[in-house]
Order: sequence, then structure tokens, then C-alpha cells
Amino acid sequence: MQEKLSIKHIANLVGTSITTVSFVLNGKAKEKHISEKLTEKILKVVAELDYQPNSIARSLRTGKTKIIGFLVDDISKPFFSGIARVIDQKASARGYKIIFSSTGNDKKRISEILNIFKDRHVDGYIIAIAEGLEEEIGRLISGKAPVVFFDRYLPEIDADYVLTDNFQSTATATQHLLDNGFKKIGFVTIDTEQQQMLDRLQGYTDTVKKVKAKPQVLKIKYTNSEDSTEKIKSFLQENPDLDAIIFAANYLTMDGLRLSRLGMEQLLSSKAVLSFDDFELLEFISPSITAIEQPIEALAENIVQLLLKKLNAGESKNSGERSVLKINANLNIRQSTQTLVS
Amino acid sequence: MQEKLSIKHIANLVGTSITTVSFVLNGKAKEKHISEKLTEKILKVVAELDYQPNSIARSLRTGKTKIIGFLVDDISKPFFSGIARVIDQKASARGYKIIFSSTGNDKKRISEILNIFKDRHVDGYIIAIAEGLEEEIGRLISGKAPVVFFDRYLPEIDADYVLTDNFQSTATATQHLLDNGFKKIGFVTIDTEQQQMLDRLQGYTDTVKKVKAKPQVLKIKYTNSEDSTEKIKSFLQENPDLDAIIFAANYLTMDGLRLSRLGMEQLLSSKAVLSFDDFELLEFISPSITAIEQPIEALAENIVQLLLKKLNAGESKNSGERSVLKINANLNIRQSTQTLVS
DNA sequence: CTGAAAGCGCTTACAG
DNA sequence: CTGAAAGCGCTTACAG
Repeated sequence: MQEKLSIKHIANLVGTSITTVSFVLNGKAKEKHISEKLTEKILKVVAELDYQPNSIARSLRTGKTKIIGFLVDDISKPFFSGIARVIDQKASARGYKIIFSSTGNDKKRISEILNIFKDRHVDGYIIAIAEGLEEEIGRLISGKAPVVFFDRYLPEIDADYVLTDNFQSTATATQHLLDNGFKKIGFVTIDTEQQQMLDRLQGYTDTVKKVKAKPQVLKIKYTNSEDSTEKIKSFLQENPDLDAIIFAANYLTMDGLRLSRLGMEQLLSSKAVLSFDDFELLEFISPSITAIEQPIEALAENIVQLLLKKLNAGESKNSGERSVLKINANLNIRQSTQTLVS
Repeated sequence: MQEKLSIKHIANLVGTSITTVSFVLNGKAKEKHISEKLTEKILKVVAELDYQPNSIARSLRTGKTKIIGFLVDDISKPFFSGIARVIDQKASARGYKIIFSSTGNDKKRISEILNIFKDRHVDGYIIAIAEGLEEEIGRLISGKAPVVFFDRYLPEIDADYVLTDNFQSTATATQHLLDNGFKKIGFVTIDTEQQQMLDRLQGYTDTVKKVKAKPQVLKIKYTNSEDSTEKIKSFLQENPDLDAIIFAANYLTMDGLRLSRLGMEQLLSSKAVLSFDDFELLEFISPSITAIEQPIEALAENIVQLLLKKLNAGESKNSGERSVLKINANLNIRQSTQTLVS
């Protein structure tokens, strides 16, 4: 196993030029009218020596690295690491590799990372944007870098997005509660302008209004877990008539469930509980909790597809059509929303 | 913002040669006796134009990519994604990037991935080996690639490892149970030759033997969760005198806790419970469960440090000193192991 | 049907 | 103290 194999060696061995070898290697044998005989001979030698073209040299020449930059708040969050796993799989199958970084939601850090990615000449970007970073991101896409955003949506940034259909999933979940006989459904969310949270709220509101019910919403100004739990407690105490409650995000579900650890279990146990975002705990505890599960596989598949389409389209038509893909989530129905025996 | 900035432009602008610019950029100004005046002038122009050398060209020339390949079973497992996050952080701070892949414990896949990594000319590897892959891995390190293994230990592979100190952590945890008055401690593990599991078992065995207690061990031939839960149930029923139980891995803890969902809670509730591996659920349920928490931050820091040391040592002394670093885990003491009121 | 040569953007031995 | 030039290993116009 000699390390130094290069196209030159192959050319010498076959007795032809590196040009011809390169053509054959790049599948341009036909196009360039290389004789079948020569083509076969080259392929045979290449196979025998297990020669693989140096990807760095190729990158330098072509300007393409076949590397995609993946940028999220925190790669260790289950949602993001789940996405990462599938994206790597899909991208690998198409010859791309992923490099990633976690921003920790730090503005300075995100600029640095984008710089590093650019410096590494990544072909494209996959990003879950955090708010407050519009500027950096805006610069990125106006620089025409191929980018696909996911998870978060920023209306002011006109780009390609792949998102969970927050509105529809929440509407479906709310309808599920109504179907099972729950009439007074409360909704716990945070006080924010984040589009995905607004969509979830809207999905809930529209659905309860359809049956002329009055939305009852708690908007928490989120500072920390304890405070949030406290506010949920007050909300439940002040609205004893609620017979179901939807938590609009995993951490809110956790904060709500924490009530049972404070000896306040009766506040929740009398009601149906439904969580936006699913996680192991919800299936495990008793009663198990119905949850909206983000469609990680489908999200990842669409992210990769969309990005690769943009990469292959090349410079040709990078303006024009922006796509915002919304993918339906799954509703995992469990004990916590079982039909009322009334 | 012109895209085409190259070292040539800088040289022209300053009125010097690319050689000189390169020396200055690489911090060899002093060494190469470039005048301070020229050095400053170059640095100023570089700063003004925000010029950054093309990393691909540099890689082609130097043979170094400043990329590290990270290989695990499944990047979305919390332990691995936690490690990934910290490794990325530490490595980024030193100018390295991580590319990753999940093997899914598939032999063919691992060969492919190692090939891809090699093809990408990664400078080094960080790998959690799975058993059965000794061959591929052996080839890798005999090829003198800089590798650091973590999480798993394969005695037959003489390489660098960074590991949780499974023996010591389990011994400490067992001692904690003894200190709190538990006398008859059971140990649930799997039937395996995996070194880390053997070490955990040994940590338990040695500790109970110190107080002349008899080890009571359940070794499960692991097929699936249901079967495992069933075996744990039988073990508990056949050994009603046990007053404490240690689960040697997170999935075993889960299988054990599942008993409570089957209405068998009394089997466990009368005993102290301790888990090797910590996760959210354990802190959350009631009673909360004492757990050994793998020291992710310290593991990651040591992995990166060790690998970079090897990279920087270069060809000079890659033989010789192998290191096996064992890092102590934290014991998170919770309600499930509280002192017996006897 | 095939090849000589330029060039991607660097680093570094060599020469002055 | 500084620069011209080779070369890393490819791809691809251009010429035959």
C-alpha cells in the first residue's frame, strides 16, 4: 500500500496521459471519445491499485469541497443530534460530509463559525437560526451561499426553509382533545415573537374557536424553570375549570410535570395533558403523555434534498424560487388524553 | 468584498513577493528576518482587506487538513452528542473542525466511513470502537494514523484510550450504598466480554467482598427490552432479601424501571436503586434515582488534548508511549439511595 | 481519439 | 533581508 499514488502513476502505468485518466475517472470517457479499450484498461489499473483521486487537489481545482456546514444552538440537544444523524446519512450517500458547530446562541460565536465555514469553503449551509442573528445570516444569503434553514423561521429573511408544520400539528392535536371530549383546553406557551411559537398558538386558537370555545392561554415571560413552574401552577389554580392542557414546547412540558414533584400532582392529574415535542420521559411516566413528535427523518431528508438541489443548480438559477417546506408532525397518542368517561 | 483575494494580490498591493507575505502570515517573519517595517505593512494590508489564506491550497501543499474524523455508533445518542458538542468546542478553539459519521454498528459501513475519512485526508481520528471491528481499526492504527479511542476499550488493540473509570466509579457507588446501610446489593449487567462492563462488575464485586458480602449478579443475555425486563423481574422475585440494586447501564436501568409500569413497582420500591449512566428521567421520577454520571466534559477535553498532542508530535515519536486515561465519574446522589432508617 | 500545458493558491527549499 | 520558481494533485480549455 503505497501512499503516494497519484493520477500520474496511473497514467504512466497505463501508458497514457493524465488527461485521459482524469476524463475516464470523471465519467467523461464517452463524452470525450476515449476508446473503450483504453477506458477499460484505465479502470482496471485504478481498481487494482485502489486508487482514489486526491480530494483536496480536486477541491482546489474545482472550488467545491463537498462539505456542508451544519450550524445549531447546541448539537447535543436531542432534536438537533437526531437531525444531525439523519443528515449525515443522507448527505454521505451523496458524497457530502457534514462539519458542525454549536453556537450557544452567541452572536460573536456565530460570526466566527460562519467565517470558519467560509474559510473552509463549504459548499452549502444547513442552519437553525436563532433570533437576533438576522444580520449575519442576511449577509450570508445575500452572498448567494446556498443555505437551507430549518426549525426556526424568520419572516424577514427570504430564504429556503424546511419546517415542522407547527400550525397544522397543533391544530390536529387540539382537535384530538376535542374529539376525545375535552371542552376547556388551556394552552401554555411563552411570550415571544418566534414564528414557530406563534404558529402553534394559532393552530390551537383557530381550532378551539371552531367549536366556539374561548382560548385560554398562558404566555410565560421565560426566565427560568422554577419561575415557569410557578406560573403554570398559578394558571392552573386560577382556572380550575380547564379539563385539558397543551404545553407548547418540551421545556414547558417539563416545567408543568415538575408540579408533581412539588406535591401538586392533583393540579395536572385531573386533566388531559398534551406536549408539543416528544421525548423518552413522556412515554415512560404514568400516565404516559400524548405528544406531538417532530418528523426528524422527513425533515432531514428534505433539508438535504433541497440543499443538494440548490448546489447542483449551481449559479444558474439561484435567485427566484424560494421554498418554504412545512412537514406534518406525528401525534403520538398515549394515556394522558384518553377519552373522558363522562 | 471581492471573492478573489489571494496572496498574490496582497503581495502586489504591498509591493513585495508572495514568499514574503507567506512568511509573515505564518509567523515566520522573525525567523526569516523580514524587516519590521515590511512585516507591519503586510499585516496592515491583510487586516484591511480581511484576507484569509485559502485553506484548501494550504492543505494541498502541507498535507494537513485540520479536520478530525469523529466516529461513533450513533451520533444522536445523548452520550455521543454530548461528547461531540464539547469536542467541537475544544477542537475549534485550536483551529480544527470535526466531521462525523454514525456507523450503526455496521461493519461494512465502518470500512466505508474510514475510507471516506482517509480520502478526505483527516489529520486524526476520534473513535468509539464497537467490538467486532478490531480488524478495520487495527489496520488504521498500524497505518500510523493518529487515533484516540474513547468509551470502549479493546485490550487487543494497543492504542490511546480515554475512558470513564468504570471500575473505580462502580466501586465508589457500591461503597456509597454500603455506607448508607444497605447490606445485600444486587448487580444487573449483561452477559458480555465488553471490557467496560467487566470493569463495572469488578468494581462492584471487589467492594462487596471487602465487607464479606456475597455478590449477587444477574447477567442478562441481551436480546430485547421486554425479555430483559422479564429477567430482572425474576431475579428480584428470586432474591427478595436484596435491599439494593445496581443497574450497570442506562438501558438496564430503563428495563428495570419499566417494572413499575407493569404494576410491579413493589419489587423495586422497597430497595435502593442505583444506575450506571445518568439521564434526565432519573432526576425526574419519584423517587429520583442515584446515578453515576459519565464525565463528558473531562472526557472530551482529554480526548482532544491527547489527539492534538499526537498530531503535533508529528512523525517524530508516534511509536512508544501509549496512554490509557481513566477519568472518574460523578456520583449523583438522589432519593433512591437514602440512608436506611433502621 | 489523445496529450501537453496552464492554473487553482498556497509553502518552502534554494539562491542571492 | 528578499524573491523567483518548483510543486502539492488535480481539471479542463486548447490543439492536434
